[in-house]
Amino acid sequence: MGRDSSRQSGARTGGEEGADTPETLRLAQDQFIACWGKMGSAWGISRTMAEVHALLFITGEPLCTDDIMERLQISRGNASMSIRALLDWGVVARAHRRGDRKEYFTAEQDVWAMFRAVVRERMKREADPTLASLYEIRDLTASVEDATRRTKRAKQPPVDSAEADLMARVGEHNKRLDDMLKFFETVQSLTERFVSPSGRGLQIAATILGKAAS
Amino acid sequence: MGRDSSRQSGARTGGEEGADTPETLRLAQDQFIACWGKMGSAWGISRTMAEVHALLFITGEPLCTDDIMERLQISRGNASMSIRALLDWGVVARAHRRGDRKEYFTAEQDVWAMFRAVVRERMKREADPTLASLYEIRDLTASVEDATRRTKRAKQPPVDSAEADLMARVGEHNKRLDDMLKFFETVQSLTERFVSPSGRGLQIAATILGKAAS
DNA sequence: CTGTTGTTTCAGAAATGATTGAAAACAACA
DNA sequence: TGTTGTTTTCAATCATTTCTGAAACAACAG
Repeated sequence: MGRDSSRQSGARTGGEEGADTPETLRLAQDQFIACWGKMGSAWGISRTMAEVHALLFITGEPLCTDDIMERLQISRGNASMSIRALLDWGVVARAHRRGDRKEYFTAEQDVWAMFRAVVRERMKREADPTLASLYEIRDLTASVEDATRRTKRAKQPPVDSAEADLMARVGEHNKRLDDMLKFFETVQSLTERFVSPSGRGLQIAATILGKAAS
Repeated sequence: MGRDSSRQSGARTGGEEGADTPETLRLAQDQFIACWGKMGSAWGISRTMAEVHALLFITGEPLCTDDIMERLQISRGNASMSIRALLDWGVVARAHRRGDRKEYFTAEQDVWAMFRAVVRERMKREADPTLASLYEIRDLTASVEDATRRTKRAKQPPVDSAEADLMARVGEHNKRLDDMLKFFETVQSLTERFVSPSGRGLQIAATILGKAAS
């Protein structure tokens, strides 16, 4: 709805449907770009950055900054920033044309490689710092617990019930942190193995798991 | 730095370190909450919602709306919204105390269960709609390609080279979409199996993969 | 029924994040 | 070294999201 599909009458390209092909292709690309942009922003990636990536991916050919600006209707600054970020993420590469000073850009075409790059980058940026913080936080109360243990060994009866309660809380707190830490460690070591820059381990893992689950 | 750790002189609780324990515990909780909030917002979850969850998780005991407002210094409306969202996500549950009309809330304490709930919910909200859109987009150009094939079979020579080029583009476009689609399908079926509401499949999978990788 | 306690909603305020555009920096070349 | 075309940067602006606070609502006790 909202689009009159019987209006077109461009060059018929050998098919027998109503819309002409170049326009349909363009429409499909636009929808893909929109879809990708929406998904990106849901996952904390700027919509434009996702759209630029979508454009490069779906057209599959090298585009220059101006092409991107024009097609996405964004400013030069925005385009430049987004491209730079995509390069940093490793999902887009520079390309050059002979006799042209402009830089062109292409998106990684292997979907699994793309996925690996994204996960790798996000792990590096978010999971690793989080893990580091968790360790620090754990250190804050680790010593308290140690002290308690030492005290307990020395003289059996807890000094008073309020204090015993507090120690119990600290113990539980530490247990929760440890669980969390263990979880992150597991996830991290898994991704390090299977989302590693070189291999295509994840894809293999997916296949194995797909079979194992039946 | 930034915190004078030799200032405290509260009830010594059996340890021999400088800070008193209740304060240290509180500090550790606050840092955990901040850390969790930061990570949440990086992944497209509102910071407050993540913080509320962190608070419930790290204290481990049922808290009411006022407790949360007070501890996190947020408004009643915000607290209410965040709690509601966490309930929807299934990572927080209602609890009641006898003879108390207030509602209390507790966080899922099993980190893996928590993780499953989050992934499940996000899949439902983002991956599923994306997949649906991708199918629609694929349908746009699928018919074009079909038509081309039929034409080709009927009369061998392409009408002109521009048209042949266009058809090649459509073919590549469809290939890219199919790859994408295939990828999403794989991911979806994997998560359906291993992040399913009931089982703790992911954890098992993690163990298997951890071993398989060595 | 009415007062009390607790929860939800929602219009606007505040905060945060994205985008622009123009100037500065840069790179290639003559 | 100057010229030209291209990319990057960044303060100002704009858009979006999040948060607040007060009012509406719901559940219950007396």
